[in-house]
Amino acid sequence: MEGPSITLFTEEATPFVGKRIVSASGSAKLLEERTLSGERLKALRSWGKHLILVIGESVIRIHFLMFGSYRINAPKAEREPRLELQFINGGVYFYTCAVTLLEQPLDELYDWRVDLMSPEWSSRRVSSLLRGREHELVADLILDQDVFAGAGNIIKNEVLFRLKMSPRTKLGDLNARQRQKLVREVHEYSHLFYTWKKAFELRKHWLIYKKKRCVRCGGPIKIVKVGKLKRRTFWCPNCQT
DNA sequence: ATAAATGTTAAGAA
DNA sequence: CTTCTTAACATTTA
Repeated sequence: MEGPSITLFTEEATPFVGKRIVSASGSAKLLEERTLSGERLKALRSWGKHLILVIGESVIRIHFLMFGSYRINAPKAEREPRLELQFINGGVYFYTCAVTLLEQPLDELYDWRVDLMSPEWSSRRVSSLLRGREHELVADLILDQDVFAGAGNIIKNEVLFRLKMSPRTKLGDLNARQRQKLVREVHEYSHLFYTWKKAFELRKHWLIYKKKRCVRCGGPIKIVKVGKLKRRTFWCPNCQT
């Protein structure tokens, strides 16, 4: 699950912020050491692909990894959530996710300037983090959560295509202007992802991800696995050079 | 129906 | 000590 989806959750779940937890259950180990029921959900935040729940004096991080999912007021049939929180006005359900207790203050843990969905996101900060990484593939850098927090493989694929950039492009192949453009495009696309996902029309807007033929030239799309991360990369050799 | 994937971490190997 | 590889996690989609 990519960053924009986490932001959407925090927005959809705002009716529960400030509310007391009536009951907490699920298979998360954390429930054995922390009693959440009776505590108040003080804040809901996100950083990249991390969902952050501030509950009483505890700060809990939820990561959905590849297969995780959430529901609000409508649990999945016959499936025990990893974590379920009931409030007086409804409930949230988290499935197949990693639930972790955070011990450090959020501001020490997270640099909000790299979170693509944060109002504090800073292109200058991101650009400065890219300095010295010219030998690395753009495809790997986009997935680096310390640089582009919240970008996942879909965003990576779509950004590379929109910039007409080959998956084998190294950061060092770009001039200053192109580099700037890259940083801005990852940010821009993350927000488009958010808007489209909210409207349930994300897939409709995919230009290359999971496509068999190029929307631009009609040619066949290749799938390559490049860089150190070796994630699936859809590539039109004709349009992305 | 089988495989592969919107992802990360930790352990073990080199 | 650092870097790379592999497995584990576990569900949905094609």
